[in-house]
Amino acid sequence: MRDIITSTTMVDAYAQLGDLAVARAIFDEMPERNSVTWSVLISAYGKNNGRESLRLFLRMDLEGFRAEEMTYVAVLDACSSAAAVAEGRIIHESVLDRGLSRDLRIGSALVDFYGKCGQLETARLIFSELPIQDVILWTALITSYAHNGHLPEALAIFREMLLAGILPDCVTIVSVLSACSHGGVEGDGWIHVVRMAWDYDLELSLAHYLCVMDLLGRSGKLELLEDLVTSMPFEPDVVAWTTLLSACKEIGDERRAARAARKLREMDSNAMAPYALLSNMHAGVANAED
DNA sequence: TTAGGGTTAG
Repeated sequence: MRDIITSTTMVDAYAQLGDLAVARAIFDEMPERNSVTWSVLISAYGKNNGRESLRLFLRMDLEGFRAEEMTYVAVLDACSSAAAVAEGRIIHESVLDRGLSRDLRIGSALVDFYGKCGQLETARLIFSELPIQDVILWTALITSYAHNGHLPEALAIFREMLLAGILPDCVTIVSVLSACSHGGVEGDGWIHVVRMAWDYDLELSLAHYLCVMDLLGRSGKLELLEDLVTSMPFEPDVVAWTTLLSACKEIGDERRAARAARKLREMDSNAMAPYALLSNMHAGVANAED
């Protein structure tokens, strides 16, 4: 018989692999569970099935297990992704009742929750009432404003963070670059953000490159964009080629668009998106010539 | 800090 820690680890491992059915089967067969086991399963459902995550949270409570800090984090994430505003508020009350409102991890999850629900003032209030504000908490607040289309405010909070002496991490940079590309910055201001990542020796991920590609595409710098797609230290994925193809469509660069479309077809011969984009583009060019 | 997800998106 496997012990509780081994089984819990297996539930988590399968959940991380994306095999929720196996994770659930192991969980269901466990002769006994504890708070961590419940927390792991609640986490597992959080992003893609917030409702099930919430049901499990209630069941855990009914079976007499006490939620821990990480359980609150997991279930608040479920509330964010399921847009379960009323449930999230009740969980917030429970956090207050339990005297856990000064916990930085729960605080970040609450800022994220209220931010995703569009309640920015509440998010801001929770942020400022926490005993300390670290880079993760700042990033959660920046993301909240960006998520609701308040891009200048998101960038202002980023500057506020830097003034407070908090260094950005790689997640902050993705969040800020994404805010820039959604219209927060005119011109090439985003280049300073990339330089900052470089200066602070942050490891750039594919997500960073995708943000920069988006920004280059929006400013019509197709040559730089194509260079970046083909020379970056990551294998370009469907998103990367689609970014290039969409940017070419905007400008009407048919040759470059054809190269991107060919790559997309190589990656997925059933994909219809490249055909649709290309044919729209030909139609657009033809209309312009009329 | 004994097994666990505080912040990145279309």
